[in-house]
Amino acid sequence: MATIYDVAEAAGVSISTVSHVLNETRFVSENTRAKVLEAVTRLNYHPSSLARALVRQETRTIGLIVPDNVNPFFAELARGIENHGFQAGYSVILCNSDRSTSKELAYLETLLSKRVDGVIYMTTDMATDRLMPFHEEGIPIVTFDRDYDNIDSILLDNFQGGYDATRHLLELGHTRIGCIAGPDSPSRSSDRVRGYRAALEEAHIPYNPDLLCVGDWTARSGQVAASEFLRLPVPPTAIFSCNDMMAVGAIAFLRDRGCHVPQDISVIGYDNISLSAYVCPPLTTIATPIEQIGQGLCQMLLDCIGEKLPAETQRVTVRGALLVRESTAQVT
Amino acid sequence: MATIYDVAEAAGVSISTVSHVLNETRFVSENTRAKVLEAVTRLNYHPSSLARALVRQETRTIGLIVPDNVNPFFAELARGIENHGFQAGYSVILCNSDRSTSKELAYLETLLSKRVDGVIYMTTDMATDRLMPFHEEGIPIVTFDRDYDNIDSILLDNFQGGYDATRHLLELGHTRIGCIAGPDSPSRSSDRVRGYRAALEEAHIPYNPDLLCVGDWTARSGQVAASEFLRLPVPPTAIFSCNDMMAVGAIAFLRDRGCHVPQDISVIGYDNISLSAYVCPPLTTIATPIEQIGQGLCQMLLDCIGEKLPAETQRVTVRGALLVRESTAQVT
DNA sequence: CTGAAAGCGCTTACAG
DNA sequence: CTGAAAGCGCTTACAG
Repeated sequence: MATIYDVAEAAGVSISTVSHVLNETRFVSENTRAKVLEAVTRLNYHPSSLARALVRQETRTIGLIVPDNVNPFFAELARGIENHGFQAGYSVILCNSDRSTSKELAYLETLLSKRVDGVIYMTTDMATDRLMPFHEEGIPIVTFDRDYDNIDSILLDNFQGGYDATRHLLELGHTRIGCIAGPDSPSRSSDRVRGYRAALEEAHIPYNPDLLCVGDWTARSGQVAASEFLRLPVPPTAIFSCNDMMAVGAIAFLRDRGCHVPQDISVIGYDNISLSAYVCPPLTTIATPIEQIGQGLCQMLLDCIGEKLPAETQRVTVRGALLVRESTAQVT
Repeated sequence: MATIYDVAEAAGVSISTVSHVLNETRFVSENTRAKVLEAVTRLNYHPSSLARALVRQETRTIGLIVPDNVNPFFAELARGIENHGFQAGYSVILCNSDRSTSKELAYLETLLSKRVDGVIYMTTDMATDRLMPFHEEGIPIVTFDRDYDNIDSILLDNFQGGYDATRHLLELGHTRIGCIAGPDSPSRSSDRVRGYRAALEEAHIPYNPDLLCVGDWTARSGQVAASEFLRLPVPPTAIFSCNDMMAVGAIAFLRDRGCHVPQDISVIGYDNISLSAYVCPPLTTIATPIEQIGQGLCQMLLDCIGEKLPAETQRVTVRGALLVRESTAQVT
């Protein structure tokens, strides 16, 4: 592969000059400019980002850690990030953690060695001190839906979302409302559940633990939860699922048991992954602007990268909006 | 950020020694070894992959170019690749092309500059000469479902798949079978359509152009296609969709029009994205081992990277298998 | 058993 | 208007 030396030699100039014409970083006479450019194309020269990164101390690469890019929610988030990064001239390294702490650590280590300019981290609730090495090295981190000291983040108003979803069901006359929670992690899921319970309480409906199932965000776990609900002496007439995928799984199971949604049982999801408009029936859900959030996370990170100073910690909260489609209906 | 010099100084040894203990590349006395290791942890030293890459001439990074990682098919493929790469110590840079030639070129350029060790390329039918720069620079490329000279690839037996899908419908007694094709690109879609036509012909059913709609692989376009079918004087009794997402879209539209699947109309997809088991009704499809293919692509690439020699061009063909679920039924 | 030095391929003051 | 040289942070022959 041609180097800057090859180009310089071919053009009969110094490597400084080659560098300067390529980066347009100082004036070069039209004549030598032309010679350099000619040599560049003739030799098919592609400057090494590695060498440049070494001296410039920036790689124009960011790391993205998600639990699983197959999960449509994270897929859409990743898309928003990649999009925005591309426009700004950054590449993104995709890291799936499967919510495994050891994989996270391994990837964090790799990203540190690769000298990424920043990382977008979203996943388990790793102890903050795992993230600190980055902070100390001056590598910006932003997180999503997790609140750490000193780390910028975009947060969701999960309590409000859970509350709104449940209110919607209550207003349709449901009083026996099941809830499919996410795995027992502090923020996301449990705040949604808290919102659910708050709405119930407000409506003077006592909380019934039998109506709470814990899933793991996958469609599969939504199926399991639905099966448990149906096994109850008196099944719920409506279900609030803490994400869309579990709702999809629940609906699939119900249908399989001859239970019609929403006629026999209403189901509301959370997220509004793009798919949710295409399932049968189209899913009522709490709409979250996923791709825009991805974009926002990326921009937030680029801002941190720009001003090396550890400025004020930023926190943006996004509130979801109830989106009524066809999976919920008046209680019969 | 601490460098190897800092560590060497702190441990009172030379940088060679530090390098050797870290890479275990030559014997170092237990005593100095300990001193080095101590300094490493004390200084929180993380060797720069950049510097290493510069001398070793390998980055342990690969590029992945897909049209859109939100499309579940590519999401699953990417997952398989990332997984396998991780195990082998490689990171992957995620590049979405949106099937735009200019984005592809921009990313190809970036990957070349970042000196990735190889790229997995899947997307439009860019002229082969676009890929050639890589080949010439000795950077291995593997492709998926596209056949280029001198480039390793995993291919799908699309003709057979289209044929099998259509045979399935024929065997259920359908004779009026619609087909939703992908965008007009040589390989994937049109071979599936060819298989469809071959099965029809074999059954002595004349090909009817009205029964062929062209989509763009998205659920949205599946909806549009279904609407066109329903607008026909005599709509089809079965639909073969060239991928699952369009089938999902078609089913959503049909349901919206009060048309039941499979009672009123059968629908068969292609791919077996993991979602297809959870839609209503669960989708009959041509099952493709997507994640394994991703893994295979990654391994193929790593093989190329290993032996720098441009060995025999490899081509592996994967045949899909009919997977009958509930979206297809006997004609009524 | 360990160190000094060249080199990977760039950018960027410093000079003229 | 352009070049010589230092330096980014490593690995790896070459020596002893």
